[in-house]
Amino acid sequence: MDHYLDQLDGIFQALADPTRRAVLARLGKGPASISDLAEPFDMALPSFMKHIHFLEGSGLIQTRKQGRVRTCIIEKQRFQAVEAWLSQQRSLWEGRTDRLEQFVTKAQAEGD
Amino acid sequence: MDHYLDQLDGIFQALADPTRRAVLARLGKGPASISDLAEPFDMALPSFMKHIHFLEGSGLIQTRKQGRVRTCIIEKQRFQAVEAWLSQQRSLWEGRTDRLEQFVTKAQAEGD
DNA sequence: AGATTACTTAGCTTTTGCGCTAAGTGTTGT
DNA sequence: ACAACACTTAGCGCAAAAGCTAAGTAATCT
Repeated sequence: MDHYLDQLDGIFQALADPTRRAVLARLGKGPASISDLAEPFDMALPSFMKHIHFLEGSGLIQTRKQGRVRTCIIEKQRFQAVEAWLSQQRSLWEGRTDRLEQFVTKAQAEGD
Repeated sequence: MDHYLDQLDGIFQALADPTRRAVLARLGKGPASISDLAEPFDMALPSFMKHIHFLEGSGLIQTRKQGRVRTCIIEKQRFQAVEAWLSQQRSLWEGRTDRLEQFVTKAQAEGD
C-alpha cells in the first residue's frame, strides 16, 4: 500500500495554491469546462491552464477534450493519499502501527 | 470557523517537501533537538534549518531554545486545518453542507 | 468561406524554494 | 581561559513556480 504515500509531493504542492483549491472545490460539485472554471479568476487563460495541468499532473483531476471543449472532472480517490498520510501521522502520535491499514481497508470496503 | 481553512497555503506547502514530512514523522514520536532531527539527512545544517523554520512558520511545529539546544515539538491541532479542508471537499462530493461543522464540533469535543 | 470560440504553444519576467559555503554568536565542558 | 558544540546569519546559485503577451490551431457557427 506504499503507493498511497508515493506522490504526496505533487499532491500537497497542488493543494498549496488557492486557485487550484478553488478549482477542486468547483469540480467537487461536478464536471466543468476550462472556460467555466477559469471565469471567476482574474488571470490570463494560459496562466490558468498551468494550474489545470498541475492538477492533472498530480492526479487530482482528469480532463478529456471533445471537439474544442476540454472537460475536467475530479479524481476523488487521489485524496485518499492525503487521508492515508494523515492517518499514518496520527498513528505515530498515538503509538499505534495499525491505523493506516485500518483506514485503507475501510476505504476500499466503502468502494470510495 | 473560517480560521481552520485560513493558512492552508503555508500548511500544504510545508507538507509538499519529503524532508519536512520526515521531520513531522519523527516529531510524531516525541520532541527532538535540531541536531537529532538533522542527523538522518545528507544536508548542510543551514539548509536543514530552513525546513525547520518553514515548519514553524506554518504552525506545524513549535520550537524553544534552552541553552544552546533548540527543541522542536509537533503541533497536532494544526493538522485539523487539513482534515477540515478534506472534510469540506468531501461534503461537496456528497452534496451536503453540514460535514465541516460536524467535524469541527467532534474534534473539539475530543479535546484534540 | 469566413468569423468566432476554445483552447494551445512559445517565450519572457519575476519571485520563491532549496541547496551550498563561510563566518558569527552564545553555551557548555575541561 | 579556551575549546568544542549547537545553532545562526549572510549571501550566493540554480531550478521551478506563477504570472504575462502574442500568435497558432482546430472546431463550430452563420
